[in-house]
Amino acid sequence: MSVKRSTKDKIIIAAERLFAEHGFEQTSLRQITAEAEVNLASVNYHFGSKKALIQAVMARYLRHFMPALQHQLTVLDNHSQISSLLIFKAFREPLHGLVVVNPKGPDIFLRLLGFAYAEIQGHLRKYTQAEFGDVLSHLMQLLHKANPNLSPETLFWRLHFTLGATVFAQVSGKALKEIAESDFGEKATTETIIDRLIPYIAGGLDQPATVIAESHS
Amino acid sequence: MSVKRSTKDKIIIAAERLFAEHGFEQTSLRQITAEAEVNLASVNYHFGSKKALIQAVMARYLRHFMPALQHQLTVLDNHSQISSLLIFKAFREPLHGLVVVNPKGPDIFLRLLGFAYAEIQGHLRKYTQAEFGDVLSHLMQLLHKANPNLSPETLFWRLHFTLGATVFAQVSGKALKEIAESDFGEKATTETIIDRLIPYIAGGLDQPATVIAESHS
DNA sequence: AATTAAATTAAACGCACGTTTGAATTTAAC
DNA sequence: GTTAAATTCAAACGTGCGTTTAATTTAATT
Repeated sequence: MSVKRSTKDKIIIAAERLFAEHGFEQTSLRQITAEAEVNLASVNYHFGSKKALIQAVMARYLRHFMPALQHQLTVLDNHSQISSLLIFKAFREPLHGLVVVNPKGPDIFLRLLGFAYAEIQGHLRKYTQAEFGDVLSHLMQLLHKANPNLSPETLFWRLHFTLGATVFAQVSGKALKEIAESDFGEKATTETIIDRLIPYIAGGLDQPATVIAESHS
Repeated sequence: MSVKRSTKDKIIIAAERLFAEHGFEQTSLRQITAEAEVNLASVNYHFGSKKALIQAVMARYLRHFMPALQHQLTVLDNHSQISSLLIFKAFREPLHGLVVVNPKGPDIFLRLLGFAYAEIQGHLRKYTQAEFGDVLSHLMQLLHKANPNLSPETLFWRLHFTLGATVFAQVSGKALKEIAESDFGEKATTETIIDRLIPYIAGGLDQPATVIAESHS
């Protein structure tokens, strides 16, 4: 029943699995083409370079995720009562929607994002910023509406702390899941981690502004 | 006035600067020995391997930091009223104390830690866990005392979210500092970022436990 | 001063990587 | 059925890496 896949598709599928498991730099084209059962040179033939392959893998998810998130944020525009919790919860639907790309799409996408940020691959960061910067500023604006008492600087930093907690949880996710299961018998999945994460980041973001820079000792 | 440094010291000093700037894997022994103005082979002669050099660089900071942190946590044991905020504030003194190793010690140490976790270098993680695991469980125990209402699982996850936010803030720190300065005219330093971070992570940690795993749409 | 140990050096080794080449093969167009 | 384009393939290229070797220089010991 399964249709014969094109070489290009076989490469994309193998690449996203290996990238999500080991990261971009740690995954070689030789591993990818071996898993995909295609010739080594076909990556450069079909994509031009490894860089371009990475972007193609990311783009397949971003194409679905970003418009869906944009839509959710627009829905929130009409809410009179807004909170950080609501804003972060708005991420769940677009994330879960990635199952149409791949049953494990939400997992894979978050891990890919994590590696994309962890490895300082400048070209990728520039790509996402250029392509989807308007969604991010929309998010920033909503967070400001939810916390009008916080200064833009405070919001800026807290948003990046949030990003860090999220990204890190996903990259370390596999190891942490194993620890959690052996220590607590808790079978954690990507989505239950997200459910744990959302109150945490919302709580951090909603903290009252504090006086900073006290002196030491 | 400056004393003639040994080859071993020259390597350590060059290595920690380059590791902190670009990460462990991204820094080659050739870069290190070029900056240190020593022969390439001297790394393997004095340290045995690159792995061992990385551990030596980390150990120089951990030797100072961990006992100082242990001391701060012991002080907190005698507090009747405890909070996550207090616990996280206890990190500031030991961190600042790293100036005795290097004037930029606090900066460098946090960035090194960040890369150590970002790059999944298993041997380093195992090393720190084996060497300083007791400090970590002490920390966990205090956090439980500060939040007796939270389950160990919740505490576990939130502590790792905290780690993620901290680590990420440091690794991305350089880029974020530049953005913050150009956007807000804010001259951020490692210590002001820490001051911003502490209320955030304490706020996330102190959130009330919530029901998880609602269904989607 | 002679001997031994420690440290430094230039050079090379073996390996894995992304990429390129050019011929062989398959697919599609006419 | 022939031709032309697209694709696949095995092989090699050039580069940078961590590490090792063996000779030489420096320092310490007797």
